[in-house]
Amino acid sequence: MTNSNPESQEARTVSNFLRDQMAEDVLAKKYGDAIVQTRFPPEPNGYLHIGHAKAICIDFGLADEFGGRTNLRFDDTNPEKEEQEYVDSIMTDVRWLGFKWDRLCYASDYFGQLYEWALQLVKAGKAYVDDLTADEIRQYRGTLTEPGKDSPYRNRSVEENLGLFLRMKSGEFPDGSRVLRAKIDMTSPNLNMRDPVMYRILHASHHRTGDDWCIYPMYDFAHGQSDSIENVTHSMCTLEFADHQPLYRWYIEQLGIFPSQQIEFDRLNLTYTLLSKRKLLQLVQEGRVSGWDDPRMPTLSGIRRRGFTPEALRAFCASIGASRTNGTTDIEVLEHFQRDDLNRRATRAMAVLNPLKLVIDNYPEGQEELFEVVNNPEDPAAGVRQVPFSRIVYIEQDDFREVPPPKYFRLSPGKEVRLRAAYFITANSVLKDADGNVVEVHCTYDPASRGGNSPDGRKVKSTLHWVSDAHAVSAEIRLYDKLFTKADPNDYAEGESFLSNLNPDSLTVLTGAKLEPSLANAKLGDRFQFERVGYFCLDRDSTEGKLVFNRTLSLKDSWAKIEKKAGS
RNA sequence: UGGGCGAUCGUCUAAUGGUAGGACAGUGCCCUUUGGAGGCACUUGUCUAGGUUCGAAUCCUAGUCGCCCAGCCA
Repeated sequence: MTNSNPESQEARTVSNFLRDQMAEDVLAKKYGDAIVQTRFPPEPNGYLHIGHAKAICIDFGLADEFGGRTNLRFDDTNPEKEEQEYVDSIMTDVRWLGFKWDRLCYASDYFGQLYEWALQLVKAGKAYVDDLTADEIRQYRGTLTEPGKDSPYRNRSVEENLGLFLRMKSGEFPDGSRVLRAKIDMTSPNLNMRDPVMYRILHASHHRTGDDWCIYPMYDFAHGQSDSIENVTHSMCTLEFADHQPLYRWYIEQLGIFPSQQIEFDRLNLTYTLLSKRKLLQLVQEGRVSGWDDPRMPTLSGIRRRGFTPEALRAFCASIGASRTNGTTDIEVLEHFQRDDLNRRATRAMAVLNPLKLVIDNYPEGQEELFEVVNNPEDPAAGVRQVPFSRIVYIEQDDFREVPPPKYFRLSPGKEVRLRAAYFITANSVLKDADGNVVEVHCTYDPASRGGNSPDGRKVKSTLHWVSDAHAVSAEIRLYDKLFTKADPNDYAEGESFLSNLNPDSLTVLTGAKLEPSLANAKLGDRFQFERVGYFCLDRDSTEGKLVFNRTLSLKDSWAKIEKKAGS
């Protein structure tokens, strides 16, 4: 159930086959008067990423639309990979995205019931204990094109199977020595039906059940039944599980339990983004990024630290919908929804990332003025603030060119521009260092243009942001770019790996930025638009004496586009 | 060479036998005290070949291409 967010635009929800199916089932009373019940079933073996956000929006969002409920269920049947740290982060991320689960469940809550059901199948002659090694099981399974062969242990008596399974459970056998398998069909064209393993022996401590068990159910023997136990009506999962659906149904039918329905949809893929838990883990473990919440990571914690908002993520997910087509969504779409959200909500401020000193020669020395600036032109309710001005201000190095290229509207010798909300100024001369770099620009201002107005109707082609030298606060600015240089990070040459597609310039740290004084009061979670530059948020690395801002996204920059075109 | 699933603008996604539409990206113009935002316009698509039908993206047949499956992972 979402906290539908009023200030987020009604994220045009696209029709999709999942919603259609649900509507049809509700109308046909497929489950009688029972409510729509869904679940979000992550395995706690890693951090959630943007791909999970799509699944979360589908699981929670759709149930909510039909007045149903959603459980958060940890699919924790493999104690060797799962940890409490991941459970905690997943709960944090789901809540942050704006969803509230009905019940908090764990597959491990059902270990007792699952064991009873395994016993039931053994007694019915539908399951048997196999002594084959893992290697032998693989050989007996056959291949994609050849049928498998029956295990020599397949026809053990019910009594023998019962005895053996009991002893498996009581810990008499070492890991890997035996498994419990369903007796289905070794010649099935669907490999999942070739006597799938139901239980394996694992003398491992489980993050919740400790050492209570030394046998653990496989995904296939746990997921459908867990859905059934929770009366899940629509069990949405990704496409790669489609081949498992016959088995999902087989267990439910053999056991005669609530018939949950599995429905598959396409996984999210994004350009320039890796969404594989294994590879993300590798990036973290090898120190290629600073951690799971590195702002360049596609994890929800990384995205959050970067400054992305749950509202934007939800709008993005609503817009991409769901289908059964494998595709790759342009990262631009995500960025569009984030800019759209931030444009409407972010407080504006002026910050100069790469300062260039601008001296206003005819402005009285020692004089100060306060100019009133709107906090957000998109939102009058955001009010205004006072920004101090004085004789020496900083402007962006990019905003001055001694020799302006064509179509360059910013400051250059002899040109007049507006300092936002302050005055019109005209550049006169420059000071250079020994290397010939411009280090100081001298200009004159027009007192009649106070407030940035043009009393005589005179136009300037450009408005620059600025920060008063005497009042500036310093900050570290972290500029993030794509983590990978290729749209498909997995497109690498022979003998290389996805690591060779890592973008060496994905992080640029600026230490000399000058900010308007109001930014000294920024709090964690505040979001700003640094005018003409981009969207920024305070990073948690900030300390009392040191501000650190993350760039969430740059603003769309049509000058950069002109420059690029001219250059190519 | 088995089985499952899929194929609609560059990308993602609608149209459920009846005008192929939207979003992102792109291009041009307008507007602008953010070269931001906004507005207007434009461009581009039903995998192929047959068939059914008054009418097909949709139904049928045959191809082609793509993804997934041979963990005691999920």
